[in-house]
Amino acid sequence: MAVTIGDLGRTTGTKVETIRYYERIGLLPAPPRTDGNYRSYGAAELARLSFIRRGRDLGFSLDQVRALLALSDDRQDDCADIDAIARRHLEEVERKLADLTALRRELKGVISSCKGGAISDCRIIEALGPRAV
Amino acid sequence: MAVTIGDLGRTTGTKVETIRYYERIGLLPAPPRTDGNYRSYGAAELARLSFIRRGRDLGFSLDQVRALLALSDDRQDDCADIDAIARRHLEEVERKLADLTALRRELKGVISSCKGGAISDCRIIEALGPRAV
DNA sequence: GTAAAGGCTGTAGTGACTATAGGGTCAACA
DNA sequence: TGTTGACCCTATAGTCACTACAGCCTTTAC
Repeated sequence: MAVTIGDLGRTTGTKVETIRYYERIGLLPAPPRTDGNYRSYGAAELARLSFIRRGRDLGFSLDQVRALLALSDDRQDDCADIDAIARRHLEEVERKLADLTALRRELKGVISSCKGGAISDCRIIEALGPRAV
Repeated sequence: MAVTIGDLGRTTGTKVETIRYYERIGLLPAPPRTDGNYRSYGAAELARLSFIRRGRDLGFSLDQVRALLALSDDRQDDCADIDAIARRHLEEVERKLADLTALRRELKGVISSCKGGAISDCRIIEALGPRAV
């Protein structure tokens, strides 16, 4: 059940140094050690690290990821606070979803126009153009 | 029509120093200058910068953003290359869309359960848990 | 004409990793 | 039993993508 830091890194696509870095800054708890002083991880750390990595991949800062994790960690906190944080993050997620959807449409356009041999109608920049003023 | 670096920053939500940084590393072209040596930007730079910022916000590296911009810039390049790059980015976009959709569902869950007064069923970590093995 | 706002270059600091040095642990195989 | 190789440990320095001064110049508004 318990795995080494290398296993955890392979499973989550994270460099070993990055995992130790997350521990140093307090984003991951310090795990128990083996007799040989090796870190020993369980399923909870795997879930937590996976969440951190994918949150980062979606463009959230470590502080934002920390806030999201706190939604799950501190269930006894003031519900109004949690609600406000969740709402703010939801807004940001909706915005990112809209941008990604637009980008997907343009990438599909590039791919299909490439198939035809010409790519004269590439509007990829316009997909993420200036927001409405 | 032409705007200052400060205007451009305000419109795109970018710090002035960041714009100058993008110019220094060659991501934005060096714009013409006024008599007083001020940078003078037009609509093309606005579109390009907006794309860069939103691409970054979606978790793409500057190199990835550069590659996406190149899809639009170098239309005379080999179409097969462009197609391959676009396909790779499309895959990544689809993955991010799936993650964001899962995160949105969990955030909505937090918000609605907060409304009820209890937040015992928070599965926000599970939304971005380890990928299928 | 002068004060405030905003632009200029250059350099140094921050957040989030990433790489390297120098050494210890462990499983496997001769 | 010894030793080889893969992997772990700490500590520190380097990189990427900004961000924040310092010190000075230009423009706008009174």
